[in-house]
This record gives sequence, C-alpha cells and structure tokens, in this order.
Amino acid sequence: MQKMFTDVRALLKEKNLRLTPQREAVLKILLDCEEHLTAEDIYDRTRAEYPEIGLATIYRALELFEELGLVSKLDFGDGGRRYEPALGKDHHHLICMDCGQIAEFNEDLLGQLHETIARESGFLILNHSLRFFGYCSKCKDKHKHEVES
Amino acid sequence: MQKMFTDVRALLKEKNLRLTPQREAVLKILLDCEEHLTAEDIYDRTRAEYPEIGLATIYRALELFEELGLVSKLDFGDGGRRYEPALGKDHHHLICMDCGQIAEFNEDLLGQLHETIARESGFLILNHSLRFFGYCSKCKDKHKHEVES
DNA sequence: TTGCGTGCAAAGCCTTTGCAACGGT
DNA sequence: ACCGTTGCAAAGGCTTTGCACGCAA
Repeated sequence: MQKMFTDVRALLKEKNLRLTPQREAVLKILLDCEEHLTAEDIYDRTRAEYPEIGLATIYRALELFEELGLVSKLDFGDGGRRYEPALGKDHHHLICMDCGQIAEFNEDLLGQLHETIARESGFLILNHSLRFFGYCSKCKDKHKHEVES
Repeated sequence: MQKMFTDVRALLKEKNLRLTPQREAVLKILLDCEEHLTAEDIYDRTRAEYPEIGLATIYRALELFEELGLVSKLDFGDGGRRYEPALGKDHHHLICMDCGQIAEFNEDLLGQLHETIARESGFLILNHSLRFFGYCSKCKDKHKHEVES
C-alpha cells in the first residue's frame, strides 16, 4: 500500500506533477474504503485530516486520478456521480432500485463475450461496465407485484 | 406504430393522464430515431413542430415516460444524460472514448450469467446495462500507444 | 524564480420547481 | 368548474473555472 503511493508519486513526477498531501488524502480514502463515494463524501472525509480543503480540490484530484487511470468515475442512475479505485478491473455492479444498495460481483464469463464483440465490431475494448438492476433480497418482496409474468 | 400511440393513450387514460401533442411529439422523436438523445436534442427536434414548447415540458414528459417504462434514462460517462426507448430490452453499448460514437450490439450470452448472479446474490434482477468502453475502429489507431502489454 | 497546486468565490450546466394561465372532460 | 398540462422564469444541485496566494523544485 505504501508502495502504491511511491508509485503514484513517481508517475506524477514524470509529468511534472506532485502528490500533495491533499491528493494523497483523496487517494487514500478511495483506496481504503471499498465503497462508491461521491465527491461530497470524499470531501467530508478528507476534511477530517484537512479541514481547510476545498471541494474544488477534490474534483481536481479526482479528475487527475481519472486521467492517470487510478480512479474511475461511475454513474448509477441516481444522478450522483461516484468514484471508485480503478485497479485495472472491470466493474460489475448489482444495484437495488429500492434501497439503493450497490453490491459488486466477480465474473469471468464475460471474457468470451468481450472477444466476440471486439471481433465483430472492430472496437478496441479497454474495459467494461456491467450493471444489473433489480431488487436485493431484502427489498424484493415489496416489489413482487410489479413483476409481470 | 400508430397502434403504439393508441396504447400509450390508453395507458395514460387509466391513470387520468393525457397524451398531449407535446408528449406525443417527444415520444415520436424517441421512437423514430434509434439514437441516444439528450433532453436538449429532443427539445430542439420537438421545437420544429412546437416552437413554443419549453424544456421543462421535455423533462416532465421524459420523467413520465420513464415511470411508465416506455423510456430509459442512460448515462454514459460524458455527463450528459441520454434517453432511448425502452422496449423491454436490456442495453448493450459500445462506447468510443475518443469520438464518442455509441453503438449497440445484441448478445444473448448474458442469460446464464444473469441466472448465476441472481442465484448467488439473491437479487431479483429486472434488467441490466452492459457497456464496453474503448476505441472504435476509426479511432483505435490513434490510441495504440496508450495500451500497455 | 517558475509554475504547479490550493482555497475561495463566482460562474456554468443541466434539471427541477413554482406559478399563473390554458384547455379537455 | 375541475384538474392535468404547459411555458416561462426562477431556483437548485453539482461541477468547473478564475484568480491571487503559497509553496516546492
């Protein structure tokens, strides 16, 4: 983990950029917490360590990390954009339309689909996002009547 | 297609709502054009027929149609929300990160994945969104150097 | 000294809301 | 007349930008 920051620092240095305490704080929060945080969430948590930090700094850090491929911007239908560490992995989410719970799952069955699509479309596919929308086990009983057939 | 509007009119009538010319225009534009339109796009096109229409009306119509399940709100990472007709089908998109082209593809291999996920997670899955991000055949040469390994 | 990074405040965008007026039933 | 619907304008929420200052190289 500490190596992670060394790497990031080197990566930034190559581009004449710096890993400031603020940026490190933002990154640490994203890496530590395996959730999907909004900019505001990150702002709140960062202020615990840096009370003077500005929201704009959060956005600028997130933008930077996104360009570096360290962080991914996500967008579930709720309007709020969220961020998560992009560790080279693709995103697989289960989104409960009632309580808003967002779970993740791992699945490798997509590999062959990936290849098929790439071959047929000519796209160079770098990553993907697969989201299943529905109701989680806690909420689904409430919505049984909505599901026809 | 004409039957479509009759159906929608009936569906609305059940709820004491009306299929006004404005709403019909919005729906027609979405159904006609198999693209992913922003609210602004729809606004512009609708004004050809209804120059006095307001953007708020577009949003309200889209919200209504979404509640009725006729239209889906999409969100590609570009910040702009887009809409497409929801004909009960799931969404499979290929998004070019360079030129922004968004293509669709059909794929049934997801069926078994769907079942596996549902069984293991307990989720009641209603639909899903699968997006592959990368570069389309026209743009990919420009980005070859970015792709490591 | 140069120019990257920051905080603050202001500006921007897109979307939603309030409100008076309109129109179908 | 009632109430859903509309257009306009204003308000909102989130994100970006401008700017002067601070600070590391």
